[in-house]
Amino acid sequence: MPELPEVETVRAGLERHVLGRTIATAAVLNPRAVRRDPTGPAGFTAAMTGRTFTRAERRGKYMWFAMQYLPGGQPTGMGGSRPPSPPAPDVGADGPDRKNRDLVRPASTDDGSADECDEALLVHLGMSGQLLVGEPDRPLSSHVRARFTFADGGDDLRFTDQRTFGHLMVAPLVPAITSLPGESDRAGVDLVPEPISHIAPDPLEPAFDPAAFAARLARRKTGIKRALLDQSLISGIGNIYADEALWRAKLHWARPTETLRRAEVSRLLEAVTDVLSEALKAGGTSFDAQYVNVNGESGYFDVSLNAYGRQGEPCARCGAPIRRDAFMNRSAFSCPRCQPRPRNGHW
DNA sequence: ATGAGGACCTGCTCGC
DNA sequence: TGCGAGCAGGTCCTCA
Repeated sequence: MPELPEVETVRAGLERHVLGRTIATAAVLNPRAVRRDPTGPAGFTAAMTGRTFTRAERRGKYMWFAMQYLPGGQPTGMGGSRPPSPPAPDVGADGPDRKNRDLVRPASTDDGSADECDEALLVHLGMSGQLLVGEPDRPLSSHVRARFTFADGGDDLRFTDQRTFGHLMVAPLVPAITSLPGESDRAGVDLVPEPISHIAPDPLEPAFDPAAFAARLARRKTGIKRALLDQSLISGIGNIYADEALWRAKLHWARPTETLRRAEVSRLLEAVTDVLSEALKAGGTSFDAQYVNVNGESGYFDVSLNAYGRQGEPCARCGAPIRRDAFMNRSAFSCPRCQPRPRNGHW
């Protein structure tokens, strides 16, 4: 299933394939795909039609594509089978060029003022979601939940999702709220979709603040794995990478957060970053130019897993058989020797 | 406010 | 062979 590395691979692929292109038609084939969009399928398709993708961004497992109405952005039937290389405006690494802001659909605020109202297509792939780019007339698989065609007549974009945990929505962009009072606010400057403004930066983005993470972690009263899975504390980590990071850091998954020493938090953070980086490296190598693939089965399995799913197999470090514990109606895999349980309540 | 647990969904695997 | 139970996963919602 798509996790942060796979999502980043998809984001990067779509950045190349859809930026600068204008939506001609949008179709929702399964309403569940847009269940989080307050305007429903009709509102969603209406909001997408005629818009041009201007940026492709990601935080944790969410990605979003900023959209604008550009003048002359809605011609149809141009007949070109392939878009020219996208102009890709506003894709600066930082300090995005906002000169086109005034072209955005004017917001109808109460006092009538023309508020800025950037919006984005927000995407979560869930367990089985994929965003595929390809020939518009290729067969429509039964799992396609939404489809977008472009005004240039080139490749279309399809959201497929077998298990329908993923979703799409159009959402306004707002300043991210990622800091608490007294913490560094350097993470709070980015524009993020409003529904995910509460989500913390992921460890691979510049806005991530290790000190702020450590401080917030210390205030939690829960197990470390549960904390790692809490997207409002640190984003982008799922069950698989949580187990892998804890194995690397030699920490038991149930370790109470308030008992973690400073050095252990650093070790854990380093393990998390390493695991995600390595997985990204492995997952980012395999998609071709025509087909933005997020096939989960070929994604993270390329990464060498030391704990997750290896129940009974010898630990790569010490040889003890990896154990599986029930955790949140799921599993937690760990090495009983490298990641010992507490003795007499002492960690 | 905060933590814990269930619901959501569907394809696959397992056991009877 | 057929069928049901169990499992997997992330996020949102509800309850304590």
